[in-house]
Amino acid sequence: MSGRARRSADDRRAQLVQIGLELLPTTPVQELTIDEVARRAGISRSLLFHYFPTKRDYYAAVTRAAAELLWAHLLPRPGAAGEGAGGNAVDGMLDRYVGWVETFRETHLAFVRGAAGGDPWVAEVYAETRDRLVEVGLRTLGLPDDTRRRQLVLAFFAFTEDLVAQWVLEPTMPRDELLALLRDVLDRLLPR
Amino acid sequence: MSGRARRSADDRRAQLVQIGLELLPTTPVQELTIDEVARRAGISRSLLFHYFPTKRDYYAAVTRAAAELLWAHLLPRPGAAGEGAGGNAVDGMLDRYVGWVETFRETHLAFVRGAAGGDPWVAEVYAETRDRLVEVGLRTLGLPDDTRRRQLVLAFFAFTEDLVAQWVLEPTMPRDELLALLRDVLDRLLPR
DNA sequence: TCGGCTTGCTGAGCAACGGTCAACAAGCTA
DNA sequence: TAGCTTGTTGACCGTTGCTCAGCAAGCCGA
Repeated sequence: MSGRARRSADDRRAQLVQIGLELLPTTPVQELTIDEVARRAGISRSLLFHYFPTKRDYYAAVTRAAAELLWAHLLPRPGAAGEGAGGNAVDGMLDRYVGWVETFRETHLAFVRGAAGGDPWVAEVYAETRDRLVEVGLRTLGLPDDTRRRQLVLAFFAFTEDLVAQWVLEPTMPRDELLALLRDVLDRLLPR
Repeated sequence: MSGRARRSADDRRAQLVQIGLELLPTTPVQELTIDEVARRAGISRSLLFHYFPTKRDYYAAVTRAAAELLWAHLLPRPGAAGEGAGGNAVDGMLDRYVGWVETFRETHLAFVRGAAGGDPWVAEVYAETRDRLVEVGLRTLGLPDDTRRRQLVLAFFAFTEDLVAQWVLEPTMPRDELLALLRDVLDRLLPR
């Protein structure tokens, strides 16, 4: 083959993570094999292990990338009007979350599922993302950040994830009603 | 060694499932290896594959056994007084669920986690249990069993699982308040 | 007691996968 | 051109899920 193209380390890393992101929706995290990734990248397994010393490191990197995409999508656009206030900002995030799941359903389900499943490293990445979200959520709501509220918000995330995942598969109510319901439950959990 | 004790097929099956249940809390489902189970049972791997043709079958059997334990614990005791009415019956189940998580925290977390994680067979067992619970829940509440309500109850389960799991690790409110809060959210989701 | 049948049970062995290691080679610099 | 750095590879190893041919323990009819 006369020697494959030689890439910079950053290039290669990005390529491998990208392949992981593409594979994520169709392949359960645990069934994602190093061989397959290397094959798609056109490199040897050894090289993959050079960049990610262990399979978990690789999964964690892919998960982190997915989390980063979600995170970037949830944050309010800098130019978005009328979203300064606490309540509106939260409505905007809920709206964008539903939109995210609508658009990238497969990927998002794989992300959540992979996070919930065994691997502690991957779970940790997911936990970080959730923690950051809780922080932002409580801040925009103008509420103090104590342990009790954190628990409630995290449980609310679990509720939201589950409900929205079901809803996109079989919408049993108008989109507006779903958003109102989510907001209603959140307000009930965190009265002002 | 002079030939190990020869057990009946049912005995052996029960023993192997029992070992799986004991290993479940300390070992993530995916890290549970056939070798380890066989070693603990004092048999060869081959025999385990004789009873459970694939590793997934074995995991599914163990998960089913765990689900059966949970299920049996959640159902109202036949002799329990004052739990005939819909509302009280639900309160009783919530109460017993919290008690279950309090007592078998590790096992239950492993059960939920293993169910959420990749393996479709295991997930199916878990889904069955949830479905049965939804059915019972809606019936005892005296509400019709439509798709929308099923979604809401399932999402409520996700909420409850997450909140209770956090709460047993760090009780941020009295037990009574937790139960009242759960009941409150449920009532809001399913108004009568 | 003997032969034969069922069936619980084992050991050798295979393929796939995660991971290691020594060494090659592409490109830059002196 | 020599030499260094570093992206890259192939050969190799241990573990693990899984198969298969066959052993042996108990039961039955003669």
